[in-house]
Amino acid sequence: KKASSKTTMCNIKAHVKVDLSEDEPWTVLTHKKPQKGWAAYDPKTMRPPPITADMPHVKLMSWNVNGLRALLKLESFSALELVQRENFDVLCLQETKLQEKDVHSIRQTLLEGYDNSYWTCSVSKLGYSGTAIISRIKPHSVRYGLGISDHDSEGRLVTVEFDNFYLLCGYVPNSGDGLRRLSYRITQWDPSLSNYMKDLEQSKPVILTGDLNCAHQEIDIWNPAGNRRSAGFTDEERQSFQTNFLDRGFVDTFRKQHPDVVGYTYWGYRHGGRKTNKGWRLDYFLASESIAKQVYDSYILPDVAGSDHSPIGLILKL
Amino acid sequence: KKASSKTTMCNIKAHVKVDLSEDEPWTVLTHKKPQKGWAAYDPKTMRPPPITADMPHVKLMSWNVNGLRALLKLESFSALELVQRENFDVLCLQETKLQEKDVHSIRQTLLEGYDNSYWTCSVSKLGYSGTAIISRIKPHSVRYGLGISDHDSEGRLVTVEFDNFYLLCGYVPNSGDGLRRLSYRITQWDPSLSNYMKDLEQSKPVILTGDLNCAHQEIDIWNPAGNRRSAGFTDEERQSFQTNFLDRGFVDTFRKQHPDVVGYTYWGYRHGGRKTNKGWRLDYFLASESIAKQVYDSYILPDVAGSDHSPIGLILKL
DNA sequence: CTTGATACG
DNA sequence: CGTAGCAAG
Repeated sequence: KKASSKTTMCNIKAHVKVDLSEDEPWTVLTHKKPQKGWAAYDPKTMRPPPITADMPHVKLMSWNVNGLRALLKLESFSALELVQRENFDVLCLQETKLQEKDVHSIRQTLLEGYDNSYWTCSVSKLGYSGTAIISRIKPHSVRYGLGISDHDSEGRLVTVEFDNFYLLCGYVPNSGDGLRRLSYRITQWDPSLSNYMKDLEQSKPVILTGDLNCAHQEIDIWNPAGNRRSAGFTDEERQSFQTNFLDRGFVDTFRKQHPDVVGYTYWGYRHGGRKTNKGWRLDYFLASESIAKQVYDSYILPDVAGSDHSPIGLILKL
Repeated sequence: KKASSKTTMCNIKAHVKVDLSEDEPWTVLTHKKPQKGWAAYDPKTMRPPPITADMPHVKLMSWNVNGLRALLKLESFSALELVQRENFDVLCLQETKLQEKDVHSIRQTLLEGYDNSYWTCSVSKLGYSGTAIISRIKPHSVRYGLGISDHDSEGRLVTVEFDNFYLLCGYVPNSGDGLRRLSYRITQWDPSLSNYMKDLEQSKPVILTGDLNCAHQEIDIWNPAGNRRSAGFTDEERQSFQTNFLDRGFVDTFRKQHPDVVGYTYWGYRHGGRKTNKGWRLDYFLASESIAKQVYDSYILPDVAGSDHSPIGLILKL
């Protein structure tokens, strides 16, 4: 697929009706001439009709918060507002950057009504990485890490088991400056995570969400040509994403729903990329094929501020 | 001198005329019952009449800025305002926390009309310590450090030579948590500095200003009893201050002018001490006896914010 | 409590 | 550019 063939969504005032699903038509913002630095997925118009009371569903949300304590300190951020706006059942966080000693006080005060929360912290590097699943629904079981001690010192994975699926909240290792961790990432972490997911899948469908630290295709990054050797867009990582996850039957739910839509979930602070939408799609809901059919909406909330990533959401019909 | 015999200046609305100099009467704020945590040196009332055009003089200012870059970033701080208000000829800075690579750009932009500036940075610990003398008057000579390489890697001293005196801007090593550096301070640094000053004094009077990291007497600290083993108020440091500087003929110009006045120059951030005036007097102008007679005013500017120290000033009749 | 250097992203 | 831990005061 060539970059010029993207259907690029622009935040200009041109409304066009487009049929993107078999079931439901909805409105998108579009633009005929794709322009660099202009692509913008618009959540107001790219989402299906609101779910109705008679539709059994579960609503999942995932967010790389880039430091939970910093987020909660922000005047401009209100967790309650996000709950009221999105009314998710489960919230998955990555890069909480918490230490174990900080978890207790934060879990108490974070969200009323979400009484089941499961936190994992990096014990090797303090204040680094860290993931959490915070849920209204009590899961049947919880697992921390991959069960491989070599890969479990950085608090990168939490798994909960619900009635109909396993939910994994993961933060895939960044390959780092100079790609110093690329080899660990593709030869160790990705295959181990993939195997772990296939194991779980033998009993129930699996949904992996989180910051997978890979923009899969050119459409998933603002400047593909300039980032061929940047962590998160190397051929090696993209290939690993393909073979370990997609080829093994996990569906990229956003891309399935929006085959040609530019939807970023990350904009580096380093270039003020959020204003100019110089972004990457690094955050995903990957779902076992058996449950991917139940996805009603896989979406992004690019206008939620407070982190260099935006939250993403998944509505699953039950 | 007992703590209870202090003349404690309070920022309440009781004005009393007090004669503190032989030449000039002026007004001070005072209070009959000294109260802990209430002492406040009031620069508006504790200073002699403004200098007149026909009085030849030089005006020196000294300030531990606790990070010059941070100070200059503050919205609330304006270097120009301080110049307009105090019209000093020479400004001595301590704890600039600059690296050598930062000096060039800062010296260009800092102060118009002060074209002679001499900077020294710590080369052993980056972003640590650092002193500077910034002057309207071009000095005859400049020296960096004590001339003893063991003590000159932390950028703690600059000396300039003017017509009638040497001016030293010094930042005496803090004895540190657990007093781990007390012994270095009193057996190495203080005696070396003292000897250096006595050497210079053979040719011209000497003025040492800066953060000498010692509250000399009980009157110079808000809670003497509680700080007997705190860095800056140990018996050892106070004794060293006495024997190395005062006993060798250097006059504490503020204390000479205000024998019984509580005037702090430092309030730790750790306790919000500036609001409650829980301060220390750590910053001094020490002057050779021969030139101490020419001091017209030795004062503090406790209301200048932007650092945990306040600036101090010295007006010298010529 | 605040600065600055460093690691990491 | 920003978060976090660290050393230092």
